[in-house]
Amino acid sequence: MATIRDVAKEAGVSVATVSRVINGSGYAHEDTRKAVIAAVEKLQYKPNEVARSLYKRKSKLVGLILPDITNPFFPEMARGIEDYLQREGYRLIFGNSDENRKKEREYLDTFLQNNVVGLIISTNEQDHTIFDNLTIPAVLLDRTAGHLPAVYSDQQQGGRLAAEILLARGAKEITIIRGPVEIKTVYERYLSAVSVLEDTDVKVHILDSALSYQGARKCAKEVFVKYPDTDGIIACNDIVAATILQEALAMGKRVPEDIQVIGYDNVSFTALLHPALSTIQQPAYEMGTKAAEILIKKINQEKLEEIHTVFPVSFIERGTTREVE
Amino acid sequence: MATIRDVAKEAGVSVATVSRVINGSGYAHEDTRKAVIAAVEKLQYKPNEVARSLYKRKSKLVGLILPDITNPFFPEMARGIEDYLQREGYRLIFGNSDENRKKEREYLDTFLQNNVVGLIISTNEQDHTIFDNLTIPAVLLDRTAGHLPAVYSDQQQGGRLAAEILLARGAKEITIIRGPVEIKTVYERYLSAVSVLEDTDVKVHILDSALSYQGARKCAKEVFVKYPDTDGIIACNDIVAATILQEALAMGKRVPEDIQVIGYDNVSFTALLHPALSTIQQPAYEMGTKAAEILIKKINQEKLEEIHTVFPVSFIERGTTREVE
DNA sequence: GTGAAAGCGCTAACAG
DNA sequence: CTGTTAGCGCTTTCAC
Repeated sequence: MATIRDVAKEAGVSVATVSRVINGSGYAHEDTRKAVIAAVEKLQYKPNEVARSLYKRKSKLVGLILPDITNPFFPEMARGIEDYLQREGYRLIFGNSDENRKKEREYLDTFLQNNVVGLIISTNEQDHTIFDNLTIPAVLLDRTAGHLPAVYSDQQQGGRLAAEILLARGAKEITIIRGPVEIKTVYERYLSAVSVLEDTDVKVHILDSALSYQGARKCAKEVFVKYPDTDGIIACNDIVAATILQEALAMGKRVPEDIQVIGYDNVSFTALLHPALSTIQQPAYEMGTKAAEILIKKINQEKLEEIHTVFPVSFIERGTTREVE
Repeated sequence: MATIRDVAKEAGVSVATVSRVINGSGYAHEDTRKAVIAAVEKLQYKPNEVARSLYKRKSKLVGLILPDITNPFFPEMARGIEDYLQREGYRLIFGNSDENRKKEREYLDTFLQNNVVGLIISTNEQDHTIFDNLTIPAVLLDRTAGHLPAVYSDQQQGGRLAAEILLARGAKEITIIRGPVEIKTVYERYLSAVSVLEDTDVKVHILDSALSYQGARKCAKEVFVKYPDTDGIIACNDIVAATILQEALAMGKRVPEDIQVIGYDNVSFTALLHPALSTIQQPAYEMGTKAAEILIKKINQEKLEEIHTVFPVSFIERGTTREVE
């Protein structure tokens, strides 16, 4: 790898001059500039980012911590982030936390050791003690937080929407699948759905489930033995919804005639189900993009209008609800 | 952030000594060692990886380039890689290439500028000119390549398996969905399936499709207008398979009675379909893990037994094929 | 056993 | 307009 010295020698100038023309800082005579450019070309010189980072105490790296890239909701977000950052010349250094505080801490530490300039993280860490001493900008993604910038979608609206739609579509005995209560966003939509339903005369059941494929299976098995007559499901995410849908179909129930189900997220495979899953869409990609945008702004010391950016959510009606006209 | 100087001062020793005890290199009196450890603890000292990287000309970063993390096949692999690397103390710096040479090049360059010690990449770049001048170890993932270490699964076996199974299950008019021919792995399984079928008297159709959700839709619409009597589908991946399955169901075809379909990959949502998708499984997570393991070995200058690691593939029978006993 | 000092590749004063 | 130099935080000879 050619260094700046090589370029300087090749161009017959000093390293300072090379640095100047490369960074467009300070003056440089047109001729020297050209000579430098030529040398850079010739030697295929690429500045060593590590050296830069060491001196400037800031890199072109941003850290991303997600619970689990294997959960189909996150890749979409990650892609949004990556696309935006890539355009801005930043690179992503990435880790899966499994919602585990220790791993989060570990990643955060090593990211910091690598001079990341910013952090995007999806976490439930409630006492944000981790972030309080943080010297770099951070933005929370898909999670609510206190004083930190955050981007998430309107959980209340989502929960309400799901409940109202099932109501409007004539469900009489609704089962709400509640996700892990530690995940604030998931809990909020649950609360919101409940609050809509409790003022009505429909029967309401609550069942818990994890967000994973495995957890969903367990829940799906359980729901129909516990509530065989339930005719409406509000699931905490699409995986759970899809699993319940499958189970219902396997039992010979007609969907949406006998039972309606609404998912959450609008993960891409939901459109591939048969019947395709009706669900509450979170604009995951845009959320990722926005988080990246906000982070860059903070890195550039630009003022933020709002600390929290909340995206509206929308109902995607497909085949698991009884469309009304 | 505390630096090594701060620690040295706190412990009343020189930076050299601190460095020695931290790295376990060279001697250190038990007492000084303890003093240093105490100072490290007290100051919460974490070595600056950037400075280390600059001096040693190698970091704890490995680059990962994948076509698109949004494609459900890749997160599984990525997770395998990340889990392994994380345990070994390495961090991942990541980019989506969209199979685009220019982006690959760009990522590779910036990764190199950041002193990555290794590279894992899923690419079709045929003339591996990019890699020839590479000074760091690299391993190809899910892609065949020449002289470079690579891990992938047995495409020939996969294609053959799919064809044989449809044959054994009595399909008479099989449509093979061929993915992009530029993707060597995908093309190979296609070839293999064809070669099994051409020696038989079943009718065979070929149809092209992209690997994406969008491309799959287009193909799924097309297949039944072109070949309304096809009774067996060998798809190039699970997304295409699931989309065709859905389309078939929507047309009132019975699955697997009227038409059987076999996917490829065994992506997680396939188990959620109804009927659940029969498919050829690639051990994505393990492939990721293995790629990481090989990379680490190369980084540590250990000798590799084999350049290419090929994983066997297996048929996961679910509801879209007619099980025989 | 331990410290002084050089140097990894770069940028930013500061002189000239 | 351009060059010299110090120094970012660390590791590693090389003396002592």
